[in-house]
Amino acid sequence: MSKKRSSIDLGSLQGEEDRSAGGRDEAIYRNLYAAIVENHLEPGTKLPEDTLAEAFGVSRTSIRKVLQRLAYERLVDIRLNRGATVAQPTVKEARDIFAARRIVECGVMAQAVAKATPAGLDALRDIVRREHEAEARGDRREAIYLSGEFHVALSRVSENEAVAEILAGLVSRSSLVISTYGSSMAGSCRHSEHDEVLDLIASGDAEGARGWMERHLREVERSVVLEEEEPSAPDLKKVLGEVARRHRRDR
Amino acid sequence: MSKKRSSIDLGSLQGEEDRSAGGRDEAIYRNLYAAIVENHLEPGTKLPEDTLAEAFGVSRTSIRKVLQRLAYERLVDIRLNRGATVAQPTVKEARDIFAARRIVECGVMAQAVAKATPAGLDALRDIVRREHEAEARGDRREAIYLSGEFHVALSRVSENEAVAEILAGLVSRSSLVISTYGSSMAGSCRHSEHDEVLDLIASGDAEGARGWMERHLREVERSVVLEEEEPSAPDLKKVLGEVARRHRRDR
DNA sequence: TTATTCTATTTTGTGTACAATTTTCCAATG
DNA sequence: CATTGGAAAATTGTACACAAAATAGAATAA
Repeated sequence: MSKKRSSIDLGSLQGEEDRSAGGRDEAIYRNLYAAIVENHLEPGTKLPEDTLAEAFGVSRTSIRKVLQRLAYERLVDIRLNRGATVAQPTVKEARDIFAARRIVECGVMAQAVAKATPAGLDALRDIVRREHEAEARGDRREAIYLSGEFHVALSRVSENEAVAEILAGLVSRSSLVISTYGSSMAGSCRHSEHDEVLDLIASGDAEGARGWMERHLREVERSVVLEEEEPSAPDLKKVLGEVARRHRRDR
Repeated sequence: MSKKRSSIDLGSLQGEEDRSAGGRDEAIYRNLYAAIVENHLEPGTKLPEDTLAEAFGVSRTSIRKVLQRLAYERLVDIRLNRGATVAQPTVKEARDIFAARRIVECGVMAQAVAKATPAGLDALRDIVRREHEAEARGDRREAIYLSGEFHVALSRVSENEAVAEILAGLVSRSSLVISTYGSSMAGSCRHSEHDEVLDLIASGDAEGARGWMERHLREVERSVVLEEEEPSAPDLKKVLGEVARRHRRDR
């Protein structure tokens, strides 16, 4: 369980021609973002600037910018003079994130029901369909990704950009939580009845949709965060060191 | 009304010795953040890197980092190769921000009531007291600032860091909205009955507190965003078309 | 062997230089 | 006189260099 978290390697991150307008960083950001959120980079993994700069073929300047942004989004952790690592949400953070999602996603339901259109709901059903396909073929990663996409897309039908951005941030952090605490089979394993809420919305049942979302999010949280942190490995040495020092002094 | 928005000047931003631990940027960030949120820098003001670098006595490197962060928080707007300006929220953005605040602040009330302690409520009452003092002495800026502080502090009693951060972001953007659209007397002019919600919380009336917050935020929004955008420049052609038509008819 | 200190290496923080792009200004032109 | 064109200036984007800090490793002492 206590795998050695060495630096990254992936040479496969290279791709992505510089897109027409603007930011060459943007492509790098997207790559790193995806790598973190899709759990290609384990939480705790060091992200040295030099390594990334070389991997993406740019200077450290651009990498720093990307890392700063990811740090603002709480997907990486930057400590002074110690560089960046893939963030490891604590249990408290995980609970806060899910509580925040309940507030935002339930709160947005009224507007979502009010603004929902048949075309918009069809787009959502399409996401659910792809989600089922991914599950059927056992592609867990894609299923988790699409599950997140569904929640964000659902929030977007309320046509409130501010809320959609907030939720996108919370969902990406949720992915990190799942990476950190989710057991291999849990996470999305039986909670993908996303169809149900679409039916509730289509029938105009705002209160029902809100209730569904509340239960759904509690269920997801329960299936993921159950295990409390084990402050075992990192502190063991320190504890033993303390004991030894005291022993030496006291003997 | 259409003031020329030239660059900034303030030499007074210099201060703030580098604090003990970490980031020399942090002080610069705080200064700029305060300058924007407290409306010392009008929305739309250009923020050239060289000027800021000189003003704060650092190189552009540090300034860029700070500007990136403020851009992420939507307080400044960075366009490719065009530099940064103080953000100018659109009317749509303003409405979205207030709608988001209603969702978050109302949604957080249940937990706030559940976790409220006498000591915590006293701290909030202290903010309200200072708020009243500022109003009494006519210090509008301080009153607006403290009003925002109150909302953020209130959200903090729920002990959910994720929510508190989200709300802090929304509140700072609200300040920008007030700077952009608020008439000189509106904004905080008679809505500072923040005591009321504290009484509701103290009495354990979660639903009452939620309802109060809903009404309060609608009232604040109504008093600020009333005036629709004047699409002056971009629609110049359309305006000229109107003028030409009238001219042709009137000659 | 185990723990500690000192040194070498690695990694980050920050300033500077140069290239690329935008903006400004002025002259030429219709 | 307004408009277009283009050169000059200003401003941003990116790479690189050097200083400061942390980490790793080896030698030493217990």
